[in-house]
Order: sequence, then structure tokens, then C-alpha cells
Amino acid sequence: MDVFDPSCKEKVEALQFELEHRQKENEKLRFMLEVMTRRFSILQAEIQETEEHQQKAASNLTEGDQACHEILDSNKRARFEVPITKASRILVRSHSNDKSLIVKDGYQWRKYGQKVTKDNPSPRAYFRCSMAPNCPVKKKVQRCVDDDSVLVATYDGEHNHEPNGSHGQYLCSPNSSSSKNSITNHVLKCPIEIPPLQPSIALDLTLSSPSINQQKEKPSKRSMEDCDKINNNHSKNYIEEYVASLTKDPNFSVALAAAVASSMSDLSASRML
DNA sequence: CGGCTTTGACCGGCGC
DNA sequence: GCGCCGGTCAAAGCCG
Repeated sequence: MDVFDPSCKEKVEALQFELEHRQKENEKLRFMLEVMTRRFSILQAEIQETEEHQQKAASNLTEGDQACHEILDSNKRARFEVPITKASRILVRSHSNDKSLIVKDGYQWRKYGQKVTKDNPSPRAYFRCSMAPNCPVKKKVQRCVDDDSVLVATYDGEHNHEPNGSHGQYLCSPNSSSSKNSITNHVLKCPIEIPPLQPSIALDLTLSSPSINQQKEKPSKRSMEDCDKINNNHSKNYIEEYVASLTKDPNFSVALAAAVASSMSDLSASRML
């Protein structure tokens, strides 16, 4: 390749132009990622809040007992990791070219069947814990109907031993105290570390999101109003600062596309609940 | 050779 | 009773 060749020079300029274009595109995507990550965190918090309300109602707690913890808890819990309950569902993003139905959750599994189901063109795989019959846990893994890069793993039962494989991939999940028959979702973390959620930001994004407002379950009116007041002062500055910090991260662009896709998919999966 | 996966057969629940 | 469907079994094949 002759660098003095005029056609070569044109190519270099074209590449530089494209590089600049991609960098600008990355900027936009970074911001989108931030927004979606916040929305996703809020959705999780809202789901947990709803479940908690139902449980509290069942146990006849008074409103006063709940009020003082409500706003703080709804945002803190979104990032807490909890054990898989007796019937739980995990959403896992796989590599786009990976056609296997393997979910690395820290346990070893033995596949004992595969079946094509009516509602999903992709096959469903059936796994038993490798410690069976000592451990009764089973799981089903199937690709998401809407997004075949997402694996949905449904767990049945509880392990009576420690994990014996690679550690799990998912970061956050709803509370573990759901009833035995309920299905909960555990959603994968983004490949990028996001700073701890600030309640004010999260609710600001919630309020500006039409898709979230379409949800069946809405956050409580009181907590929405309280956090909206704080939002006006802090949310914009915080997002700007955070986006700036991400720009400095050399690893960010590599993970960006996957993270955006992951957030979008997780959002839609959460809304399906 | 043992452990694991694949895959067609089989079984039981459910709706009509 | 029959057919459909999801879940499980088990024989055969694969692989380290």
C-alpha cells in the first residue's frame, strides 16, 4: 500500500470521516444506553414495589409502617442480588451466533430432553441438575420469541448444594420472597458497570417515558411526586457527568452495541410480565 | 469406557 | 373418547 498514492489518500480521508461519524454515533448511543439502563432499573424497582405492596396487604401492615421506607427501598433493591427461588425465570443474552441453549448459572446440568413447543419456533431444552437425584432442580431453556438472542431459563426447585461451575451472569433480580407459584424474572447486567442508581434520576426518566407509562402497574403517586421535585435539580447534571465519564472509558465502545440491545430487550421482557 | 447429548417414543393432563 | 401438547424416558451415538 503506497501512502503517497492519491487514491490511497482518499481512502484514508474517507476512513477518517467515517471514524468521526462513528464517534458521533457512539456519543448518541451512550446517552441512549444511559437512559435505557435507568428505565430498566426503574422497571425492576416498580415490579418489586408492586409485589411488596401485595405482600404487605396480605400481611395487614398499616400504610404508616410502609411510608418511611418506600422511596428509598424501591430504588435500592433494583440492584440487589438474590438467590433463585423455587420457580424463577432468568433472561440471558447469548452471542448472536451462538445457537446452543446453555445458560451459565454456576451449576452443572444434564440435558434430558428437547422439544419444539407450539408458541415458540425455537426448541425448548430440558435440564436436570447434575447432582440429581440428590438435587431435584430442573430447568427449561428456550429462546425468546421476540428476540432469539435472548435465552429464557425457567428454574423449578431449589439447589441443596453449592454451585459447582462458572458463576452466574445476571446482576439484578426482583425480591426472592415471591410466592411459591409465582414466576419471577432475573435479568442480565449490562456489560458495562453503571454507577449506583440515584432515585431522582430514575424517576425523572420514568416520567418522561411513554412506554413505561403504558404499564399496567404504576409507581405510587406519592413517591413519584416526591422524587420529581428532586429531579429538577439534579438529573440533567448527573446524566451529563455520567456520559462524560463513559466517554473516557476506552472499553466502552466495544460493549456499547451489546449493552443497548441488552437494555432494550430486557425492557421489553420486563414489560411482558 | 464412562459421561453426556441427541432424538424419537411414550405418558399424562387437559380441552373439546 | 380423542387429539393435542408439554414433559420425560431411554436407546443410540458422540466425545474426551
